Amino acid sequence: MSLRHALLALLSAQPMTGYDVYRYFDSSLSYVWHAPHTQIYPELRRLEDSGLVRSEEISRGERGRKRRYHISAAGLDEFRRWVNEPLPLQRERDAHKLKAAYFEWAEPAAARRQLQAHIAHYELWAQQWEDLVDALTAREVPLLQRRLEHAPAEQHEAIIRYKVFAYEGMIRRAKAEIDWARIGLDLVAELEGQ
Amino acid sequence: MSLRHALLALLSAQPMTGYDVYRYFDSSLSYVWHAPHTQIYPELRRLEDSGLVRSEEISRGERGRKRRYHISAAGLDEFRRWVNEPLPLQRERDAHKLKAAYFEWAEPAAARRQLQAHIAHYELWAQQWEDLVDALTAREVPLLQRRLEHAPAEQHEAIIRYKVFAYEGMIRRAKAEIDWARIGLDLVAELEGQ
DNA sequence: GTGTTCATGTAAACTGTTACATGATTCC
DNA sequence: GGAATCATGTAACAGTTTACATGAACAC
Repeated sequence: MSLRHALLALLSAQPMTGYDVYRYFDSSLSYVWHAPHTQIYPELRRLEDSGLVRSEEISRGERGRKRRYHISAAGLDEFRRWVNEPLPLQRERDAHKLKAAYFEWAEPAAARRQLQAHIAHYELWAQQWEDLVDALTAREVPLLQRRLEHAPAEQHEAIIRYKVFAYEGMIRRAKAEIDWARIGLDLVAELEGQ
Repeated sequence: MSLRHALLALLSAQPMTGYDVYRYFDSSLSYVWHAPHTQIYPELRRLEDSGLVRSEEISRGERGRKRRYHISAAGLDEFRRWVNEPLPLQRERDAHKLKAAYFEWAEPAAARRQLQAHIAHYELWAQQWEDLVDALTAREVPLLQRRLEHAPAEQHEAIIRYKVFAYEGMIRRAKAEIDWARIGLDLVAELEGQ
């Protein structure tokens, strides 16, 4: 049930269309959550059916139409409730670790390629999250600016620092994955040499 | 499609019933994958339909019946193929980080409780994975022993070290989560004091 | 006029969770 | 005899991915 709360989180900053949400999820400035448009549009409709958002149809150009969603008071209550409530901690399910546990079945070259792809993937994301942390700290993120505009000044620091904190968690995880995969490359080389 | 490969991985060590698989997934000695029995039994049937495993019905006691699955040559080929093939790297979707990004909406006590639960959760798992690494290194894990029995001696080191490597990845991630949550506790205290 | 972006959907397939259900065996 | 464990299933539901689809607006 996190998609609906990710949507409420975005809509708590400013009204948006489904396409806007999709762009935010998809942007290189990214996020800790994402979803394809095929999941976003129906979920926004369901949020409206539940009264957590309301929408207005607006026109673009001659015949173009789009639907903009606003969070409602009930939506704000629900979001606050969710933030306060503990999330169940799930057991890990990690296909990459599962596979690495059986690398003795792989060609060394195949294992190496997979570990290199792992490193490249997390280096890219670590960089993007670091850029986002910098942009948040400098208050250069448009959505953050909208959010600060309708929050009292004494809350601004908390708003920024919790977002930075969240992305620093992502960066730490990315670095742990990179360190792990580098050790894996050394291990493949060592075992190949035998 | 990792569940079927997790099942093939287990069955490559020794024949098992669905219940055995469920116990392995569920044991405190744990795993990097898990599934409820309601997912395991149908998947084993599907693996049999695909020819990747074969099964025999065996009796237990007077009227009791159970079905034991053996991996087939086609199953070994499929597993080897999967280990060699790169896994698509997925974008992260982290509900805990999502929520932490909005902790300014939470009561400090609620945020603190959630971070403490996060730490307790990963400390527990880090301990279990560390115990498993020790047990693997000492060759005290029964399933590993079965695996080593029908592998040539020169492969034993690789078999053990790749498994240790996989669990060390889980331990690194757990430690990154613990460090992150501790920083969060400091941040909550700092912002609360303002 | 053509390609890119904006904008929104349905439907099927797949994966995972939760609820409901049954019965045998084993240990005390 | 009763509780815990062994053993296996169905069904409904929730969440996610992928395929298929459509059309307007805008920039070149």
